[in-house]
Amino acid sequence: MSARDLQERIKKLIIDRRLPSGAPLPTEPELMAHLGASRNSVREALKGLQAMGIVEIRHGFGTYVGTMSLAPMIEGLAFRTVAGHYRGEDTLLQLLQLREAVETGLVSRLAGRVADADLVELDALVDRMEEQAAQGGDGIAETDRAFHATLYRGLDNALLGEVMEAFWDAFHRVHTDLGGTPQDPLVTCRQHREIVDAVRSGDAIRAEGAISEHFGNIRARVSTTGTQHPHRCHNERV
Amino acid sequence: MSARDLQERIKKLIIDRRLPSGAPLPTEPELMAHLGASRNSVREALKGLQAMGIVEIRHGFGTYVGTMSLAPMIEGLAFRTVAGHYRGEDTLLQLLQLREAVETGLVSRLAGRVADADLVELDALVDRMEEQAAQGGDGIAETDRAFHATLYRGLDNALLGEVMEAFWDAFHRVHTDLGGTPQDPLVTCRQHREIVDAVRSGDAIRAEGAISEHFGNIRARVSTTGTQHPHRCHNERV
DNA sequence: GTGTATTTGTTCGTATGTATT
DNA sequence: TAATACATACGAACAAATACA
Repeated sequence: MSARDLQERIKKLIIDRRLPSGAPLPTEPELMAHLGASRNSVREALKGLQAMGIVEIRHGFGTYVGTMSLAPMIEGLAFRTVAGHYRGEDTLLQLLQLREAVETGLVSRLAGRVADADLVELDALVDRMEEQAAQGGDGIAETDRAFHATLYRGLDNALLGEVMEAFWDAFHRVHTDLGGTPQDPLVTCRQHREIVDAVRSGDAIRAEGAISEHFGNIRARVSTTGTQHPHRCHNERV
Repeated sequence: MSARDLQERIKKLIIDRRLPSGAPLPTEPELMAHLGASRNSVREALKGLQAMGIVEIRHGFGTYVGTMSLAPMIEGLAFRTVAGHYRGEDTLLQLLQLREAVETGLVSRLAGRVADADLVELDALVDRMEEQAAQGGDGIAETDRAFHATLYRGLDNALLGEVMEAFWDAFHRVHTDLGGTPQDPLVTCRQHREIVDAVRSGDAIRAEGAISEHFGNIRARVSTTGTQHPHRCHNERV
């Protein structure tokens, strides 16, 4: 029995039994019996499914249905970007342009349609960002991530939100691992404030412009990154 | 040595040696020596990397750096959508809305900026689509895929194009595997023709409307899918 | 805290299938 | 056809982590 077929049969098992995220999978001996394969083959199949986020393996505890998060997609995107970067391709810039193209389109649909509760949360996030900027910019990245996540929550599509977060994560990880120059915190704060105000005003054109300016700022930093060499592996942990 | 560390070290090996896609990786015995791990551990690590598209394993031939395509992302998205569907979630609709939100934003940026060569190719694709519609609709899906791919080629971002194709593939596979009702070929042709004309005219609003109407048509078919049961596994081969 | 059972992690040895020469 | 190199698969054993009595 080939490992590829085993993966398909395990996926089919999850579908057929309607197993939700976190539900326990049969143990390795049980899977061996059910699939008629050796333990090594079963384990290799599970390793592949684990890499795709379909199953989660806990040492000494058991195997469970994974959270189906987009973490593997981030992993793949990040590696693809780093590998291409070192081969002289502008992959990091492409990744940024992907985010910009998608976010400018989304924010115009979002203008004037964000719930009041989300708007005050966005205000609070920019406030916090300003505090962090005043104190050396520590933790400002996480606030930026929360800002974008909160912004696109208004589109009422969990999948869309996750995809946007995945793009953000992939870009951020590659950018930092490649030793990209951080942005000016004060400029970043001002641009995020403008995004909130633009969305609140309901002016789609203005909102698009705000996003565009924000990304233009980031792009300037990316272009100067050049072909630096990192001192560490491009990532170390999920 | 844990399997997770092994994966990171193999990725680091690819980065450090600047291995391009298709380049041969060290054989399993060489990796065993280089990483100081047993064959089984090396194999499990490679299986995980294979699932992420980072390496490609050819039976009896060798291991190579993968094409870094987004195929694993399609795999993950498709499974996540199918699994959620059977748990009563509207995941297929969410996936469609993701495509709609992103594509409407992109097409407005695209209006009036598509190269003439691409426009004539889009025309030809719709012509072909009409032929196929007249002959029972066979192969019309592949033409639709090519249409969207050609459309977003004008944005001059290979990554963006691949992501859009990945979303299309994931949706199409899930929709067919779930036994979704196919659309009326004639309506589909008319809507694609309108998209081309709208983009050619340079009217961003009209282009957005054309895309929106197209997706509205698909959405109507998705909503009626309900909770059907497939007769086969949700997929069978990459 | 200890001990035991369960489960996954790792290793070795061996045999088989596949592609190149 | 034969030889070689490689990935694939299986089985058995031990190690490590976790849970529970």
